[in-house]
Amino acid sequence: MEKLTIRDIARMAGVSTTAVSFVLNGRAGVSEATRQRVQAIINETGFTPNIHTRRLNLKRSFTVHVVLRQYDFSLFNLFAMDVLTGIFRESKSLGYSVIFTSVENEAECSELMDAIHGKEADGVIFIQVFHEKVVQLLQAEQFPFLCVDCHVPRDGTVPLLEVDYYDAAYRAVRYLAQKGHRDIGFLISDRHAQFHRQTDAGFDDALRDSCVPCRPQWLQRVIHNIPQPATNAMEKMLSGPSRPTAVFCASDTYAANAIRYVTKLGLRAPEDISFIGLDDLVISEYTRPAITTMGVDKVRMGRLAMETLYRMMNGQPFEPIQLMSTTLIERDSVRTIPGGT
Amino acid sequence: MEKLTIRDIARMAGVSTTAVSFVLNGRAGVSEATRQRVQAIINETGFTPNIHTRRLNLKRSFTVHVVLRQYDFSLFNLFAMDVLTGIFRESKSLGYSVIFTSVENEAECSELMDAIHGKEADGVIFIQVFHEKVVQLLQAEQFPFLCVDCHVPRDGTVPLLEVDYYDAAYRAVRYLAQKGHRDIGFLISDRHAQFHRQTDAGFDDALRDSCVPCRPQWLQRVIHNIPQPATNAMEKMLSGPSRPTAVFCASDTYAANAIRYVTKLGLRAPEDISFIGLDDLVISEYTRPAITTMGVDKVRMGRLAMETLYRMMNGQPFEPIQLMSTTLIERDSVRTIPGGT
DNA sequence: CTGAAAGCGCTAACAT
DNA sequence: ATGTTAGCGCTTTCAG
Repeated sequence: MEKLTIRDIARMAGVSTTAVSFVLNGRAGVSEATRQRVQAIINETGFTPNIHTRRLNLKRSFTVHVVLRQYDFSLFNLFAMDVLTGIFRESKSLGYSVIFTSVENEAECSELMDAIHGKEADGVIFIQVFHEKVVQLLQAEQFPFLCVDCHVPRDGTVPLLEVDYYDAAYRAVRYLAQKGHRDIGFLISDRHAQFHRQTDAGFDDALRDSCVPCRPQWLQRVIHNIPQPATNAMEKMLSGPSRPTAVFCASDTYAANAIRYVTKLGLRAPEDISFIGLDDLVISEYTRPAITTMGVDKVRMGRLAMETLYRMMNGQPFEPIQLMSTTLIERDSVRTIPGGT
Repeated sequence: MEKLTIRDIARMAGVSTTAVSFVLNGRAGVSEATRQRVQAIINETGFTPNIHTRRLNLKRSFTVHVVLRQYDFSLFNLFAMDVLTGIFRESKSLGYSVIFTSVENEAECSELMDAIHGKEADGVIFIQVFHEKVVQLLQAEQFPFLCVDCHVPRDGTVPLLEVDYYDAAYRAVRYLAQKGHRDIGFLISDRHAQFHRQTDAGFDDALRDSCVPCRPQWLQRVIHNIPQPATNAMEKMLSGPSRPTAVFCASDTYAANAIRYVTKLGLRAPEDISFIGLDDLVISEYTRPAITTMGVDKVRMGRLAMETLYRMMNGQPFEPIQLMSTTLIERDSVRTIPGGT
């Protein structure tokens, strides 16, 4: 049973290899009788065609690369994990394999490009990674790829799928305002600063529409290259003469760390400061208080990503810009200020 | 630049394809001059050999399958995530690709077997999944595989890498005893019941060595097929006439859920009940109280797994049974009982 | 040291 | 409907 080939099967069934190949691929061109006979032999012998030959011939690998951010501190992939689940499920039903990579440095970039040129995969999905040079190369070669939650410019140049940050920020802040908060802070990533216009705009517009003033000191950029990011930013936010009664965190990670930080300071959440997050990560229901957040269906996001890439890989039409909507998940980190609007 | 083949390179360099192949694979058999010339052309053209051909010829795919438990509720892969990171890093430096799968049902099992027969991978690592039938098939075919944290019997039949549960349980309970606890509960999985002897034994021995009595009602099996597992078990544990002052949780997940549950009940942790966990998951430092736990270096575990599988795949000697040791990570979920030992 | 040529296992024209 | 055969792109004997 070691090394059966299509030729062996053909011989055993008394037909040509073509016939076997057709049966294997469910193609027309063989009589029902032949098909049955061949299929029977295949089943009996447990024959499975060599996958590499198939890929070599078809010049397609039925595999996609998923590029992840190599994670520095563990929290960072809670989001990607769920997206991956979605990608994984969808890829399975689409008959694709998925293999992971990272592109942290030059070496890894060329490794990825080599893998692509070597035809290891037919497409690539970037999750939270945007590597300008790699993307340009891919574009130049017309190689199918999709950026998921990468904060790339929405100019239609790069196909992307991301959270509707504008809307999420807008609604989160409006929610805080509704709860009576008028002193609102904002914790956002320092990365991709130029691309955060969406979130920023949502925040600003919500403030304006709620007639709430904007205090620059309460807008803090979170530095990532340290353990427990957001701690620093929170410290700065609280260093002024007055402090916000609520803060919108562009990620639940920030919210979790911020909550931990202010708690350590002796402040109570949400009594002294309320927090609303974004993403709805696994940790969010385990913190105390549990984090109220704008949740995203990350698994669906993954499925959608894979489905979109599939379309690209198969020359079907696809939406170059797709936004995931969010849902408010009320937990315990936002208090209502009596007498509020 | 689309479809350069080794033949093109050979022509351009004025040599045979053999020479190019040798250069590509760094094999002896070409003069330094030729090597240089060929290499130059390769670099100029950016030629990358087709990966499938190589795999077809060598009859090896330089790929490994990683089988994960399809996760029902999100918490369950916090452990696997870190292990994956390790596998991923090690595989990269070993020149292997890794592709993911699951074997939840019959269909998926045969998909995996087909992939293996089709030579998609040279080995497989199971993480927290033990599928008897699949394992038997693999064994019958002498196909390299390794079980990571699968709770398989340690009879040497199946190569495994897991946490040293006996030691972890033993030390956790001893620690509780040292802290003055004499009423100790135990939360353990209901899955793989027959394989939990290690943990059970560690628990029992520690109890005995600490001269602490064992109360059956405080030993609860955690059911998994519900959201927030451990809640149920905790409820049962507290339903008796007296309750433990501390409980050892066979997973931080249980600890997190148990803490949340008792907190909701109005009990305080660790004042009323202390908890010590196992694994040191991401959530563990975000719960309140943060969970004191027996930590495992999961990333290293992943690297070790990949390295071991590599040895198996390449006919090198390997340890069939490997245990990861744990480290006590003291956080805030265990209190000291005054007057204790 | 180098090149011709025979595969690796399968797909798909092209005949029959 | 079925069989023949020429590749797919590379590795690897085996002569030269």
